[in-house]
Amino acid sequence: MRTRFAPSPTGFLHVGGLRTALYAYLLAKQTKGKFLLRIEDTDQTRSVPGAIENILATLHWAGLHPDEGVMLRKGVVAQEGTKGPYIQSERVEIYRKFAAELLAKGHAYPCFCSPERLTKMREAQIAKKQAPMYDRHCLNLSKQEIAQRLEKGESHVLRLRIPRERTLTYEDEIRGAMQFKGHTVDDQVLLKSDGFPTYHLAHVVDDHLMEIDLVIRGEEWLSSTPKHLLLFEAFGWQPPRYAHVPLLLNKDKSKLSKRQGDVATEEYIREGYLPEALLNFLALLGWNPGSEQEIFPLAELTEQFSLERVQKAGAIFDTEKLLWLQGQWMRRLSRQEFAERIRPVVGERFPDALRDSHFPARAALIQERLTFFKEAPAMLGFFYEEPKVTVELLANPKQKVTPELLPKILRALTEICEATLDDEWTEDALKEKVSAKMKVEGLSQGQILWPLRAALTGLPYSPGAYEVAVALGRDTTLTRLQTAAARVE
RNA sequence: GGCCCUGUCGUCUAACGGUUAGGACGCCAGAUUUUCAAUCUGGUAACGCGGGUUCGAUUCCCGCCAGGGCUGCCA
Repeated sequence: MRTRFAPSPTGFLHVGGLRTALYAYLLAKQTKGKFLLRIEDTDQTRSVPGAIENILATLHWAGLHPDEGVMLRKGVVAQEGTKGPYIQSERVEIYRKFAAELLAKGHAYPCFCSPERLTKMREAQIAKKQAPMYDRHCLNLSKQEIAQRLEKGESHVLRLRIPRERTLTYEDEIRGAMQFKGHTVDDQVLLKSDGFPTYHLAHVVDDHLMEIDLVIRGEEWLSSTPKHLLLFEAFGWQPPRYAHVPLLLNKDKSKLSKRQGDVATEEYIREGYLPEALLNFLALLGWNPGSEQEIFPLAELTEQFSLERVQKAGAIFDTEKLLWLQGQWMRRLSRQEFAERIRPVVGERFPDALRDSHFPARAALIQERLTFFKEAPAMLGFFYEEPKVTVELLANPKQKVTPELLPKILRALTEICEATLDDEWTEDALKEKVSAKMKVEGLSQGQILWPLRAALTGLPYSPGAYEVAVALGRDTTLTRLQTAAARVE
C-alpha cells in the first residue's frame, strides 16, 4: 500500500499532523508498502522559509522516515522517487495541463469575478439566510465573451462545475457510508489567478500520479471529499480509498489550536519527551488495540494498527497520560543507554561527570525516579559538589530525629563507617552493621538512615542511603559525615 | 443559515441485544520503605435526553439536545 503525508510548510509540525503521519506510516509499513512525503506549498502567501527542513527534522526525530518523496539527506532537503517532483510548487505545469483538460471536457469553467463581487455576493446570501455559494455568474458567459476576456489576459480562476443533480457517495474507511447532494456542493476554485492550483486540484492530480491508494487525512476534509471524487471521475481515474481521522481537540472540544496549549511537536521535543512516548500517546488518541496493552513500541503499532479500530469522535489532547508514558519509556531504556543519554546533560552543569568512571552506576540510581533527562543534574549533583547540609535538613520530626540527637547519630554512623573497610564497602555489609548499631544505641531505622542520607546528599529526597553511600565510596562518605557532625555541634 | 461528522467515568477508551458496563491516565486510600519516586493492592467515577423495535437495549431505528468540522483565489 502506498500512503502519504502531505504537510504545508507554514511553520512547525502540528501534533495532529504527526498523528496523521503516524497512521499513514503504520499502514504503509504494515503492508510492506511505501510511505511518501509530499510538500503542499501551493499557497505562496503562507509558505515559511525553513519550514520544510523543520517538518522533516521533526518527522526524523519521531522515526517516521519517508520511503519516497521529500526527505532529509545529510541534513539537506532532497527528493527521491520516480514520481516527482514531490513539492507542489515545482509541479505547476502539471496542474495547468490537467486543468486545461478539465476545461476542454467541460468539467471546469473560467470565472472572472473579482474578490469584491464574491464578497458582496456572499454577504447578500448570508443576509438572506442562504448558504454562501458561487452563483455561477461566469458559467453563463457566452463563448465569445469568454474568449475575448481570456484573450485580453483578464485575471480569472478556474472553477469546478459541480453536477448539481447528482448525489455523491463513497465509503469512508473510518466513517462508513457517506453521501452528499450535489446542489449543496460549491463550484470550487481549482486554479487560482496566480496560476497555482488549490489543494483540491493538486490533491487529486498528485495522489493519482503518485499512485496513492489510501488517503489518510484529518476530518476537516470530509466535506470537500465529494469535490475530489468528482475530479477523479472527470479525469477518468480510479479514486483512492479515504480515511478521515477524527480531530484532536482543545479542552473545550474545539479543533486543537495553538492558542490553547502546545501543538507544535518541537515543543514536546524541547521539553524532553522521548519520541517513543509521544508516538505511543498519539497512537492511542483515536485508536485502540482491542486489548489492554498500553505500551506500544513502533514495531508493535505497525503490527497491530488497523483503521477499523480508529475512533470516529474527536479526542481531547490531554497530556496527563503522555507524562505517564514518558516515565514508562524512560524506565524501558537500557541502563547503558540511559547513562549515555543523561551524561551530557549532567556534564553541562558538572563537567566532572564527563570523566567519571562511576557515572553509569550513579545514573542507574535515578533511572526510575525521573521523568525527563533534564531532571538529572539536580538529582546527581551531590556526586560532583559538596552538598549543602543544614541542621534543618538533618533533623526530621517525622523520623523522630531531633537536633539534640544528631551528634550521637552521626557519631554512631562514623563509627560504623570507620569499622567498615574498603573491600567490604557494600550495601549488605553496611546494612548489617547499621542494624547492629541501631540495637545498641536504641535508634530506629529512620533515625539513623535519614541523617545518613541527608548528610551524604544534602537533599530532602534522593536515592536510598545505602545505595548512595556505596556509590560515593568510603572516603567521601566519611568526609561528609564529618562535615555534618561539625555542623551540628 | 446550509451541508456533514460525533456523543460511554474528569481524560483516552472496551463493549458489536442479555456484563456487577471492562481497562488505562488522573485522583483517593492502603502496602512497601530512611526520603522522594517507582512498584503492588483496593477505591472513586460514565452509557446526553425522549420515543420506539424487542422477552430484553449502552448496543438497532426515529426525533430532540449538545459539541465539532466545512461553508476562502488557506490547507
